[in-house]
Amino acid sequence: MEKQAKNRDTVRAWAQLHRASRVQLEHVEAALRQAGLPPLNWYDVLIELYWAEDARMRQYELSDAVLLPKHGISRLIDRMEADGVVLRESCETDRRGAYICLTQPGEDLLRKMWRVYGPCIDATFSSKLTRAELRSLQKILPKLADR
Amino acid sequence: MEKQAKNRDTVRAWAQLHRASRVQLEHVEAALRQAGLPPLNWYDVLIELYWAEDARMRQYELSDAVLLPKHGISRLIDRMEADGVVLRESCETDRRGAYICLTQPGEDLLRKMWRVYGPCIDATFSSKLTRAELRSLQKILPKLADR
DNA sequence: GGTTTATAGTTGCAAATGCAACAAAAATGA
DNA sequence: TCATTTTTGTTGCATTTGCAACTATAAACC
Repeated sequence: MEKQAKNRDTVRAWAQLHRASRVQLEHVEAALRQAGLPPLNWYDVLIELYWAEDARMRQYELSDAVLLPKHGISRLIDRMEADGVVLRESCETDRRGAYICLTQPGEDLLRKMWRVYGPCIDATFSSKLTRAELRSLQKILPKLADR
Repeated sequence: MEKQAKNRDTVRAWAQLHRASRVQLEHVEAALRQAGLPPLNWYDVLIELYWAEDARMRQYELSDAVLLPKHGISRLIDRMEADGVVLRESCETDRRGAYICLTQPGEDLLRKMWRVYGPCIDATFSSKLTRAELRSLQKILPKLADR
């Protein structure tokens, strides 16, 4: 099992990548929960919609953007719609699906979450890295991020 | 929301960290599933036991090593024990808990999983990075990995 | 046009995860 | 010694996730 010296470093870096990600996410999720706010994937959806043309997207677009399988998105949107932060609006040009639209309460929630999320990134992430390290990550990580 | 130019880079790196991790893990999980093997966290437990003194550990040690809450470990071990790859062996010096021991079938499974897992790391991870980038990650990521 | 194939989304069911409450043993400390 | 607090682990319940099967519409192909 990963005994060859050649691979040692590789595997170590691999493991640290996932450990770093998990540790960081745990912090944020804990902070959100403690603030009585929904989990991070709500934020992911809200910010995508906020950035989108007309503040609306199809589910397959969201699915791609937030890396969630279609059935995962379907149910996430169910919950978010029930909470009033998004809205399903029928799509004229493709009657299989609908547009998911950001509502005003949704935008409010987005801001409220960011007020917890943002500082959390500072505290557990940026404050631990130098400017150069940050740039370095920015150069390297995208290579690992395409599916 | 994350509009200040100062933070732009930071947030981008943050997002890429998690995207990279997710994308990479998806590949491995898919490969394992396709090979009819259990999920990655089984491997994490097995390899920890394999490395451990006497090939056994307490649950709280595992919990710490694989970043799973204690109740998560408890049930994961339930499943793994039912499958025969680990064993709960009573602990004389502390009768609250038990030692979790690696069995021979467990070691076999470990090897079988590594034959899928290892090549997967090469294909989706190391092959996309230069030696220098790998070293760079190894220097930076640990800073983000302590709880 | 009409048939086939691909795409978008939903749903049922099983499995996994999170949270909180709990039990039991160990450590602490008066 | 005996009461209190901490640590270790389990369990019940609700929520979430994953997988597979399904519906409905759109696109592609003759």
